[in-house]
Amino acid sequence: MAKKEFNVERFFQALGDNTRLRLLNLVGEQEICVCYLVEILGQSQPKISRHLAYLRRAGIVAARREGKWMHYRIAMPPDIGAAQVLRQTLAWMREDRKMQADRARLSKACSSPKKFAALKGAPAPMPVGSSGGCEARA
Amino acid sequence: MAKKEFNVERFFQALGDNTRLRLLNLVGEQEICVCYLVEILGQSQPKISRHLAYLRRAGIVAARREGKWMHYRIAMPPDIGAAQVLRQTLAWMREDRKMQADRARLSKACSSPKKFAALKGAPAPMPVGSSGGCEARA
DNA sequence: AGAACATATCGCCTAAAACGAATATATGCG
DNA sequence: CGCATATATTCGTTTTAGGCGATATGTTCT
Repeated sequence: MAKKEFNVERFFQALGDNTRLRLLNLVGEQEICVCYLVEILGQSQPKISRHLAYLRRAGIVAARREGKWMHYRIAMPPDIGAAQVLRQTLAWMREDRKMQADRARLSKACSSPKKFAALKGAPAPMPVGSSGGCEARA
Repeated sequence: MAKKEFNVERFFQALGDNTRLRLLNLVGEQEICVCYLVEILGQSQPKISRHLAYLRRAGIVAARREGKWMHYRIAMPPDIGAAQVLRQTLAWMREDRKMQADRARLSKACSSPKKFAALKGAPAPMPVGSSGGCEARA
């Protein structure tokens, strides 16, 4: 039952996959519902879920259930060095073309949900700890 | 023949192995001969060599031949984000207990080579670009 | 309870990683 | 040249990752 202590190898391995980096990039500063991630990345739900589980096991994201929806957010590792590396990595992703494109698509999905049938009743992403929603600065 | 462009996945995967992190930690600011790495980590030469090759392919270290010895050093990736993450990671390793112990053993090997038969004629590590050798501040 | 939905997990399969042992390559020496 | 040294690569094997489709779990609605 004991909570595993932080594992450096697992941490870096978690970052060593493009789908997972894209997920982290999309989660960003917000708490976001799985269905958005599936929709924006256009990949199968089980695949997204498996990668989220991987990130969870690595201690990089945390999940919260709300009704039938699961919300994911970045979880800064307790290890201060890891946290620094993670922050740096997120900043790096913010500069990347393709990552920017992903975030732009997320913004669009938030502002015009009509185009995304799959997101009918889904709760919009919202900045962690706040009450507003769906960052528009992609 | 074209040199591969920088690969983010490969970069993080390269960091996702404890032996490779220990190697990076030992290489640190210096240019260091493989035989030291083998001796300090106490692992088989082929294993060390394979991991160094992995780091080379990931663009994280570079090698230089000098006679029969190969000297490895950190190679900052051309990608600025990767370079930042790498620097941060090295700083992180510097704070780690076990990594400090590795460096301490390297220092000892440098100052009293008599205890390390395997390093008889081997060239000592030296700070990149300089002429002195074998950092003593472990 | 049963249907509908969101998400997670399981099998099965292929590919890649990692290890030890053996072998290959490169350099230097007598 | 022939041997020793330093390092790299290959082989065979076991472990692990990652994809896919199917299925299981948890939640809400009726």
